[in-house]
Amino acid sequence: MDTVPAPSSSTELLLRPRQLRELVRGVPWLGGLDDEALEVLLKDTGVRTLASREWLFRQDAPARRVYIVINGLVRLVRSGRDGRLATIRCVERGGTLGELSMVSGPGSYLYCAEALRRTQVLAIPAARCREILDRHPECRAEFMSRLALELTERLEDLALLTQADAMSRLVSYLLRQLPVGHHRGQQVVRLTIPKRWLAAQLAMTPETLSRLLARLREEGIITIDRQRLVVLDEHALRDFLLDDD
Amino acid sequence: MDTVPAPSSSTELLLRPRQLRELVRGVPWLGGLDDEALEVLLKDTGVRTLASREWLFRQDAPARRVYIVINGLVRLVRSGRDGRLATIRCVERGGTLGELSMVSGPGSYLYCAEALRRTQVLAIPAARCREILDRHPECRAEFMSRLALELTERLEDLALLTQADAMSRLVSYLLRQLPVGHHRGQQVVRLTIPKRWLAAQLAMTPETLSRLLARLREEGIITIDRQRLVVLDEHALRDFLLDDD
DNA sequence: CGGAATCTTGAACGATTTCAACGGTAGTGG
DNA sequence: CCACTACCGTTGAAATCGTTCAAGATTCCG
Repeated sequence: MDTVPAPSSSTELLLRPRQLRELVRGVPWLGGLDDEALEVLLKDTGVRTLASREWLFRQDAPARRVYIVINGLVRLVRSGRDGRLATIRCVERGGTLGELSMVSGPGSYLYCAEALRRTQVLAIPAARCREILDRHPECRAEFMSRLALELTERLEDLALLTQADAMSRLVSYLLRQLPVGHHRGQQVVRLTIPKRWLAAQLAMTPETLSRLLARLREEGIITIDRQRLVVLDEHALRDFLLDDD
Repeated sequence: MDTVPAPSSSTELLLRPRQLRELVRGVPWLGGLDDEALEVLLKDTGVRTLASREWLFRQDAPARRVYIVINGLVRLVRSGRDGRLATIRCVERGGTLGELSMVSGPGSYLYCAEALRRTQVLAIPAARCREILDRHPECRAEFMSRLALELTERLEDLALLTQADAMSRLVSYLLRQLPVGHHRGQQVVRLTIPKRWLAAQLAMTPETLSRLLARLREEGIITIDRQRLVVLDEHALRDFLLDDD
């Protein structure tokens, strides 16, 4: 199923064993493996290449693999019981997909994964991951931290989406993207995902997002160039949040 | 700190050892304990009584205890980094509070817990819970399921809140409350939480919620009596959902 | 049972969506 | 390498939806 792809000039470079090892090492809950275990793990992996808008896996499907993004961009989408869709977040190089299925009872994916552009992922059999979590307590601990982080981020999202007005949601999002140790000067936010999907994530239309960003720009609070957004005045930005209890 | 309360006519009944045992047994990830372990656990527990609007614990505080609700009602609130609040859910008798801290790195609460009326909770030292999870694999497995469920529900909430219009959010909520095996006839939904807080959870004002429910009632799709809401026509309800991609 | 809080309903305002059209960008294929 | 095309992002104007403010009815808790 996941075979080693034909060596093309553009992909070959990214698929060298050494780079794959680095990639896996970069995953916190896999980084603690000794060299031997890592080699064993890598033997069972394969690379899968996705076209833009292709689905990697579907929500509720049996989770047979866990993925690490090699390059490209994947968005995670939750479809509600009634068929409504919600963009949860996007994953870039080094991020993992489907690892939450390790904890879900029957081992099914908790969301859909869709490539937003040409994307390559490293596929690891889920059974291998389970073995690792069983046998390596330090990996398990890291994985639990990962779970807590995920849960915390989703709770943050909820706090964000509960905001009544669109500007508050946008500002909350921007403030969340800022580095923790907030320096006085300019702070850069990389808009990793297309604005269209960011708008969906913030529960507004692309038009509204565009207008709100324009307004912040006109007031001299931010500047935007492509995917590079610079916050010039964090304090002024914070003033756009409304109060309630 | 958590001492056995003075026996008053209203509380005494609820605090009999036998009933406490039943309560703990009802928690899935504690129910698997043998009698002996359960008795040991109960020895370390205490009951805490909260007045209405009193805080049981605050988000990010070190989690020293896990709680089981004996009676009353507690709402879980997440406060965003910017100070905004979001009602996550409410917990009734038999539900647990703060158990998610078992998985968060430093062991801090992931949200605030506030009593919505006079409420009593059983307090269990977090260290005891950790021991149980370490020593009893079957409890650990149940706890993992609990985690997955929590995560899934939060994702459902996100899918719900991403909906643009208020009616869709309300309908999604109602559909989610319906029993899974959907019978043709009438289906009852118990509105456990005050409408005011339900409105907050659905990211709308109480006035809007009231109007939307009135509209559904006028159209003969639901009936409401106190906390008892009956869905007369599930299909018609579903038609209120808007479509998007 | 009494008081406080919640729930309901009305009207006006404000915010966001919708529809439509345009400029720009990126990716494709010649 | 450049032109072409399709999609994304932006901007404008009108309509709709939801909020706000205010007052009354009801319910719930102690």
